[in-house]
Amino acid sequence: MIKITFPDQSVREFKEGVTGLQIAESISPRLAKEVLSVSVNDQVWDCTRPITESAAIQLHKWDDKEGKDAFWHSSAHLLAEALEALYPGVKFGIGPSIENGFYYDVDLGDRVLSDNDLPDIEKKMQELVSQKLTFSRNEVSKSDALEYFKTKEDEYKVELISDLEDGSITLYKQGNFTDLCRGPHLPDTSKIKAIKLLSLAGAYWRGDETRKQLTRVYGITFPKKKLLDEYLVILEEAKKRDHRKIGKELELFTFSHKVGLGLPLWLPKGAQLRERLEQFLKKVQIAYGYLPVITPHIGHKELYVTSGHYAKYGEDSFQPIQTPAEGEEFLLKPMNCPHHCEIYKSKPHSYKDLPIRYAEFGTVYRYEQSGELHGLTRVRGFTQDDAHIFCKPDQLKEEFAKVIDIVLYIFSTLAFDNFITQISLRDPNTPDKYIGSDENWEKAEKAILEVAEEKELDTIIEYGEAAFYGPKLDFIVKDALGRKWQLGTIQVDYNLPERFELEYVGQDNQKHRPVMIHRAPFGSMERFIAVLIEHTAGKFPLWLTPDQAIILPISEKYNNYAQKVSNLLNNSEIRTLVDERNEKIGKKIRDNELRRIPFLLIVGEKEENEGTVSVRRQGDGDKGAMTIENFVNLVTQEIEKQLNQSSNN
RNA sequence: GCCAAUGUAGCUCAGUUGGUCAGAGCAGCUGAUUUGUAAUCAGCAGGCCGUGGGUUCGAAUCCCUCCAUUGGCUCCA
Repeated sequence: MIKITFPDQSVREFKEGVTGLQIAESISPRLAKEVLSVSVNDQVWDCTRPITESAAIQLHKWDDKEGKDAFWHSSAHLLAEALEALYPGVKFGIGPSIENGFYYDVDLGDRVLSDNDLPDIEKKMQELVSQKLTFSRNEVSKSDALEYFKTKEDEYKVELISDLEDGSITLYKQGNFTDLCRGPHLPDTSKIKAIKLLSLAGAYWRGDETRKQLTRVYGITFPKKKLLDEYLVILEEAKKRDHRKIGKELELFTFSHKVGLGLPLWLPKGAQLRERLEQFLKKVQIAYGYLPVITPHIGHKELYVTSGHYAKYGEDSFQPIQTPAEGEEFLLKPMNCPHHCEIYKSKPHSYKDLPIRYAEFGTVYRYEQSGELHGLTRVRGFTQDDAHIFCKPDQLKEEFAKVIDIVLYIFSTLAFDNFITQISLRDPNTPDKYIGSDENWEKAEKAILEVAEEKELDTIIEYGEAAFYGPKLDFIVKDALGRKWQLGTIQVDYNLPERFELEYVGQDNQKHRPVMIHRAPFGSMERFIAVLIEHTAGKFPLWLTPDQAIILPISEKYNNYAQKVSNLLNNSEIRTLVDERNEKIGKKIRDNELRRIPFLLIVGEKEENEGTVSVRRQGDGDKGAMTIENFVNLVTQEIEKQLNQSSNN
């Protein structure tokens, strides 16, 4: 007998060789039906794998990440089997589970897959599922594994196995398909009730641009048909919220081939929105002691040679601008930091001056690869809500904390209440990869970790993800559909102060090197607004939205009254339009609901006589008539609430 | 940059096997209507069917080049 410890610390005895599935059966038939994998001493196993020693276990169902992993990983194998059945001789790369589903990378030789082939593959998968194929696990020697895949002429698997240690290699087999795999897998394919292959893509073997590009088939599967339907609805919803679509509909921004790829043109409504956001952040930053600066859009090539960016990115950037003077070259500014370093250098600094915080909405240009451009989220010209804080090493923690406060304030004001932070630290195994003293690094990393804890941030820590010049903290928000977006970033930098020889005179009358913090709460205006659009589906917070109210006269007879009301509201700083078109009220309501204007004010004979407006809230229907004064109060109170509530947090 | 798909009026889309196939709705303009909570009616105007080449008696439709877009990959100071 062996002792099995459950997550609640209770212990039960089972026969040696018992499986997770059998343990689940002993608890309840329903659990047995739902269990997908099992953690044995924190290693995720197949729930059909015999447990031979006493262990702590945890059973995983669909709702657990480990359960989904096993489910989707098994689905990837199923996809592979279907592909092999349909296209004999296909070679396999890797086929993991991912956040939403799974993929398999395959080499089909000369055969090209297209979207039209996906239904056939799906059908084949269904067919295999209905055979209720069991997944069986086999431990094999390295030589046997190599032998098997060499015979099969699957060079990718052979390469993978070559990198593995003998004794750690397992193969999984279901039906006619055998794959190199660590597992775990489902007991059999019958749990897979709904299959959808989503898309095809090219993917470099082992993510290496210089190697062969394989065909990647993406798919997702579910234990219930209903879950698939729900997932497809979310995909549809995401399409509806696409910022490129809404940006077009609401006339926020556009692109022009003549102007150039990845160079957004902000239309009046979009510009208004963006400027309001900028003003909002500027005000916050002034309160936090930031000093606005302005720097030019170009800089001497030497500036970026000094900063080191030219060596690293010069080739892939917009190429230097020549001047009539011999040998003189300027670069479009790819970042603001070097300029701000030069501002710092414009005069000597005492330790008493620090910290110094230079802020600029700085427009930068980067030559992103054409295949990378995407709406407003990846562009070639964009404006960073940039600032650089120059401080003493012992001020780092406090400055970091203040930046976090700003970001938190912004997020709460804009209703991003679901976010995590990622802290990127050094890879402890390669300390020589990083510039700056160990002492400073330790100080900075400790400061970031402490601040994150004090602010009670939901944090994940990534070792080895730090830039060579310093550790960083990124904010990753989840939008209304649960999609993740990286927005604000705070980075510590020991490199630029070194390269620019930045100094301050300390209390000891000696010269010292300041630490620099780069930070951008929005990241870039373009990206942030894109995410904001997708998060809100274009229904921006009242304080921010370009037009807050529109007056809809019942007929042209009431246009005069509408204008009068509009003037009153505009005087009360409520941004108001009038829909004077000769249309029926139903039409005006429909059109302006679609424009996502928060308040529709209907005025006709009754309202004119009583000096009122009939208020209709976008998406929420008729709210009844009220005086203009009451409406102004309603709006101003809501705006105050939006802006104040967050500052109390 | 790489792989795949797509590219028809300002927008959303029809165009069957190459032969009145240059269409519709919305938006726009003109007129009628003067309207009470999500689309009033009628008329007009709008396109070198992404670009350049080719096949053909004939190409939006078939082939190739290029450009762009979309989904990924690589990249992202």
